[in-house]
Amino acid sequence: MKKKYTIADVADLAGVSKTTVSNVINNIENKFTEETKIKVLKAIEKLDFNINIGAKSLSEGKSYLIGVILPIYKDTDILQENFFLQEFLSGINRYLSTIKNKYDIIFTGVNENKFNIKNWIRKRAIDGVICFGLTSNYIYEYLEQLKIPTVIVDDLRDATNGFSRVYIADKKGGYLATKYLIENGHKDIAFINTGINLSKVEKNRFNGYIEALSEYNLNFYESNCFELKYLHYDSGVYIADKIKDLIGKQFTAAFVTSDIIAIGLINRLQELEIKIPNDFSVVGFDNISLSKYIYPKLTTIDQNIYKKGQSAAEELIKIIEYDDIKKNIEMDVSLVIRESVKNVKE
Amino acid sequence: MKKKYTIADVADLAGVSKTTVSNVINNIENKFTEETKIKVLKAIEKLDFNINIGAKSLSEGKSYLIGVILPIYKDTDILQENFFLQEFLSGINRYLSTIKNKYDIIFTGVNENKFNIKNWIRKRAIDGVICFGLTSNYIYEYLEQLKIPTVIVDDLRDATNGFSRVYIADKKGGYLATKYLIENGHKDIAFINTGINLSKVEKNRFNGYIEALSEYNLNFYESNCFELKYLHYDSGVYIADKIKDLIGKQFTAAFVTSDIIAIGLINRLQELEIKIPNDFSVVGFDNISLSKYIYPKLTTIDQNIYKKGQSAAEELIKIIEYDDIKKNIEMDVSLVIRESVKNVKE
DNA sequence: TTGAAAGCGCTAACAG
DNA sequence: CTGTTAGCGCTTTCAA
Repeated sequence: MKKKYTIADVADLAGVSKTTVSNVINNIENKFTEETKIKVLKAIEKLDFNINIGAKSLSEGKSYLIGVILPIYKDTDILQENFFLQEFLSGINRYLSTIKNKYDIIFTGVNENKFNIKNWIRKRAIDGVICFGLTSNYIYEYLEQLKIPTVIVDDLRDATNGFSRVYIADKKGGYLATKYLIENGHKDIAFINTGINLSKVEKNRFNGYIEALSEYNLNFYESNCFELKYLHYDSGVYIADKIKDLIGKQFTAAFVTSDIIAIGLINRLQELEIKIPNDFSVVGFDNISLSKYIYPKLTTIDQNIYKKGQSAAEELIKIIEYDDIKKNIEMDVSLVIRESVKNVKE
Repeated sequence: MKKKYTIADVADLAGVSKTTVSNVINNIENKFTEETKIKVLKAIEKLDFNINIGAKSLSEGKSYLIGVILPIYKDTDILQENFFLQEFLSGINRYLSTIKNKYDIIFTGVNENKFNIKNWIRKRAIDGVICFGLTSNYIYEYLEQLKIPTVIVDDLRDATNGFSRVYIADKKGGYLATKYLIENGHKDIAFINTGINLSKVEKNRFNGYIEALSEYNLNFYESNCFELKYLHYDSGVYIADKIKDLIGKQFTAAFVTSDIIAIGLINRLQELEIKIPNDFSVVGFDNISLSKYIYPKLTTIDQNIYKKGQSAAEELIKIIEYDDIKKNIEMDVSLVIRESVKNVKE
C-alpha cells in the first residue's frame, strides 16, 4: 500500500520546511512567495498528499466536527419513522458544503443517558452543537457549562434564552392556515393541537388561528379546540374517532398544527367514509415530505425544514469562526395549497 | 472556564504515570493492580476527566469514524425527499450504540466530485466505509486502492465482487409478492420495474415473479411487463396513465418492484376514479415508512432497511477490529399484508 | 520570507 | 506491575 505522506515529505520534495508547507496549505498571508507556493503545490500534487485533520485538530484544539443533537420519539430509534429530521440534516450538510466541507456532522439522540451526551461532546472536542426541537434542560445546562457554540432550533422555552435560536413564524402560519379556510367559506373551524400551554410554538400557532378568526368577525369556541398528547400519526387516528360525529354539525374544517397528525386524521376519516375534502376540509402545518404523497394531497403551511437546517448551520459557523453574538432568527412560512380544502362558498 | 484535563493531570492526582492511566482507561490486561485501578478511576472521576479522541486517534492511527457514502437522487440534496436513507443511518447508529458508541458516523453524498470523496476519506482518516446503493465505479476503485475496510449495501454488480456485501433475498421477495396476489385469485398480474437488465436486484425480483407464476401454471406475458426509467414517485404517476385502460382487461393486479412507484401509481389511479383495491390490486416492495400512511395502506415486501443498516455496521466493525474476511450477507424478507390487495376468488 | 523546535494529548516500546 | 521516552502529523512561536 502507498505510504501516507505527511507535510514533512512534501517539505522534503519541495525543498522547504514544514512550516512553509503548512503556511501554504493554510494560505497564511505574507508568509511565502508565489514561487515557493508553486513549488509546494507541485509537491503536494505529485505525492497526492492529503492533510490529516486529526493531527491538525490536535494541534489547533479544533475538531472541525459539529454535533447535532436530535430528539428521539417514543418507541423508535433516532431518525426512525420520521419525516423531517433527515431534511434538517440535509440542510445542515448543504450549508457545510458551501464552505468546502471543512466541517463534518456527527449526530446523537437525546435520550441517550446524560453522561453520554456530555462526554460525547468533550471527547470528540466538538466545535459547536445544534439542538433540534425540545431536548431536555440538563442538556442546555451542559452546553452552557461547556461554553460551546450552540444553536437551538424550535425551542423557545426560557431555558434556551441564552442561546442563538432559529425558529419559524408560527403565528403567521396559524393565521395563514385559518384565513385560507375562512376564505374558502368555512366559518366553523376546529383547532387540533398538541398543547398550547406546553409549547410556545403551539401557542403561537393558536394565536394566529385566533387572529384570523377575529379578523373575519368569527367567534372562537373553546369546544372547537382539541388537545392531543403525542405528536404522532396515531393521535390523528384517535382524534378522528373522537370528532367524527361533530363533522358537518359543529364544524366543517380543521386546522391541525402538525402534518403527521393531520394525515392520521384524514386517513382515518376516509376509512369511516367521510370524504376529504368533500365532507371535511383540513389544513396541516409543517409540509413534511409525506404530505404530498397522501390522498388527497395535504394543504399545509410550509416551514422549510431543509432551509432551517441551513440557517442553523450558518449561524453556528458564524459563532464558531467569528465569535458572533447570540441571535434570534425567525424563518418565514408560507401556505402550500393542495387538495385537502374544499371551497364551500357557492 | 474549567480547564480541560489530560491524562497527565489524572496521573499526577492519582500518583501514577501517564502510561498507567492509559492502561487503566483502555483496560489493558495484566498492566495494573486492582488498587491502582481504583486510584486512577477516582482521579478521573474527581477531575471529571474525558479522553481526547483526537489525540488518541493521532497516536493510534485510527479515527473511530466510519464514513457512510449515500446516493443522491435526481435534483435533490443528500437525504432529501427520501424515505429510507434515514432508516438505514438509524440502523447503523443503533449497532454502533451497542458497542458503546466508540465510533461515530460521518456521511457524504456520492455526487460530490470525485476528489472530494477520496480526500474526505483520507483527511478524516476514516476507519471504514459503508456504501449504500448504486454508487459509481470510481468510488469502488478508490476504496480498493485505499485498502480501507468497506461494506457495500445493495449493489451486486461485478465491480463490488471484492468487497463484503449486504443485500436482501430479492428473488424470494418477488416470489412472495406474486404468490400472494395469485392466492387472492389474481391470474393476470402486471410486473412494474425499473430495468431488470440494469440491476441484479431488479432481475432477482423478476425471477421471483416468474417462479410464482410457473408454480401456479400461469403464463408469463411479456406485454404485462413495464419498465420505468427513474426510481421515484412520478414514475408511478406516469405508468398509471399508461396502463389505466388495460386494468380489468389485460390484468387485475400489479407487483411493483418499489414502494415509492407503487404509491405514485395508486394515488394517480384513484384520481382517475379507479379504486384500490376494489378495481385493482397492488403489492409493492421495500416497506418504506410512507407505505403505511397512504390510503389504502400498501401491502408490500418488507426488507427492513433499519436492520440492514445494523448488519452492515456490524460487518464493518468486524472487518475493522478483527480483520474479518469478505463476506456476503443475505437478509431475509417478508410479506406485509395491508390493504391494497383484494381477494377476487369468491 | 523562511525554518527550527516545542507542543497539542495520547499510545506503545522498552526497560526496570 | 510501573514508568520513561519517543513519536503520531500538524501548527505556532521565535529567531534568523
